[in-house]
Order: sequence, then structure tokens, then C-alpha cells
Amino acid sequence: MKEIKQRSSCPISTSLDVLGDKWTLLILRDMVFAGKSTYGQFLQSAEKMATNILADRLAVLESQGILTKAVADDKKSKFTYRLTEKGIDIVPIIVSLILWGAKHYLTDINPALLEELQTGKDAAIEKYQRLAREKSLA
Amino acid sequence: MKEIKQRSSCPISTSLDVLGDKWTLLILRDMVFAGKSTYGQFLQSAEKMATNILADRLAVLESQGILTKAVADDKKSKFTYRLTEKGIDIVPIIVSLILWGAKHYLTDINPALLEELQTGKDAAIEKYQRLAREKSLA
DNA sequence: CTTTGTACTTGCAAATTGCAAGTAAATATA
DNA sequence: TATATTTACTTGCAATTTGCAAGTACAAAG
Repeated sequence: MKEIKQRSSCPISTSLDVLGDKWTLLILRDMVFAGKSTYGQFLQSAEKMATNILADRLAVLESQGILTKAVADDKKSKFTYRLTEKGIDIVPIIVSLILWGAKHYLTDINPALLEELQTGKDAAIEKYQRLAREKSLA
Repeated sequence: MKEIKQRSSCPISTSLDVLGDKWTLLILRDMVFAGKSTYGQFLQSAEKMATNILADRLAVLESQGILTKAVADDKKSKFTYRLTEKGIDIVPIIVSLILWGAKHYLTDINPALLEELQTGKDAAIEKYQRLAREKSLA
């Protein structure tokens, strides 16, 4: 049970109590946009998260009900992490971070994705939420 | 010159390199939604930021071109911090954090603001961006 | 000319991060 | 069946960051 201390009753502050660090949202990015679902897959990302940090953040996300952990279907030595509806509700935050980062810094975002987000942000959010929902049922 | 290390070329990762901590977005919240613009005003927020952290984050935000610092009009011993267009572009991120936090945690968000954001998110974002833009010219 | 206001800076203990190595159970291979 | 590999962590420790309290510097007020 990784507890989170709520610094104030402000919703922004509370969101940051849970998500406000350099790693947590990268795990969720990997789940939503790269279809990742295992510890080993998260470790392979370009940012090279340390193993202890990853284990800690996964425990926080699980205890906050943002994702669930279950033994994988194919191997008993593997776990599958899945997004809950609360986790899927984070997609708009991730999308807003993509748009700001891509606008103000040099990044290598997929041009098709950027176009999709710029021309129909709400529709794109719904699309990725639907895809995440389908994946989380698998 | 507070430099930021870009961990990868991913736009989400880059946004988090700049904004990914527990305090930075609270400063921006105070500017956008509480009309705050001075060091002393930021210190008064409910979350009680330490003075050294505040000074550090303001320096990062200034060096990243998210806000500007200028001697206040009324007192020469005071500084006024103003949002740049790059800073105003962060409003959608803040709004998405408000909506997620208010939906999934017990907070005391202003019901009128919540209603406004839920019924017309894009319009509300534009409104607060316009208000911030007007204030930043004052 | 002393006190107050505003914006920091400094010093230090505590907490967090980051790196490397080690552990444990399940699975694959010889 | 014995050994090696895969997968998911845990542990130890140094380095960095945070958080708290006190101190500094300059302008403005009394």
C-alpha cells in the first residue's frame, strides 16, 4: 500500500500528488501509445528508468487504482499490467503534454499522430481511450 | 541559466523534463486561476512551497521562456512575473489535471468552474488563456 | 535612522533518485 | 533431470533533491 499524501484540497495539487514526477506518466504513455504491459517492456523505453523506480511507481499506480496487475496469460513468471477506467481518464493529460512538448521543443513525434491531435483533439483522445479500453480487456 | 536535460526526443518526456514535479504547475495554476504574479503571493498558497524551491522553479520557468520577470510598477523592491505565450499554452495541461483530480479524488474545486470545464472545455480553455493574456500585458 | 516589506540565499538533515549487484520463481535448453 | 535463461523484482549505497530554519540585501515607510 503505497500511500499518497494530499497536500491540499486543490484538484491540480492532488493530481500532482499522484502523477507529478518525471516517470509516472511515461509508464502510462507506454501503455496507451506503445501498447506495453509488462515490467520488462517498460524498462526498454528510451528514457531508461531504473528498476527500483519502476517497481515503486507501478506499486503506486496499482494502489491508486490506475492500473491492475495480474499473472500473464502465456507465462506464470510474467505479469500483465492493465489500465483501469481511472487510468484511461489520464489520456487527456498525456495528449496535452504531447501537444505542448511538440509545439515548444524539438522532438521526434510521429507527424501523423501530431496531425491527428491538432486537427481533432477530442476525437483523437476518444480513439486512444477506446483502444486502451479494448486492450485492457484482452 | 537553469538548464533542463532532455532525456529523450519524446514530446511527453520533454514536457515532463520541464514541468514534471510537484511544484512547477502549482506556480502556473496560481498565475492562471488566482491571478498571482509575485514571489510573496506564490508563497501564500495552501501547499506551502519552501522559499528555495520557489526561487529555483521561478528561475527554471524564466530560463525556459515560460514566464518573464520584471520590476513591479508600484514598488522597485518587488518583481512581477508574467506568462509568455509558451506559458499560456500550458493552460490545457492544467485544465486536464483539474478534471482528472476533481473526478477521482475528493477536492474542493469551485463547482461553477467544474461545470464550466465539463460543459465546454475548449471554450473554457480559450477563456482562461485570453484572461491570462490580458493580465500578462498589464 | 530604525523598522518593515519583499525577495531571495545559505546551511544542513531527511528523503528520493540512480546505479549496480543480488535474489527468486518460472521456463527453456542440454 | 540438471543447468541456464527469462522475468520481476529487492537491496545497498552514493549522489542529488527536498524541506525546514535562519540569515542577507535592498527598497520603502515611519
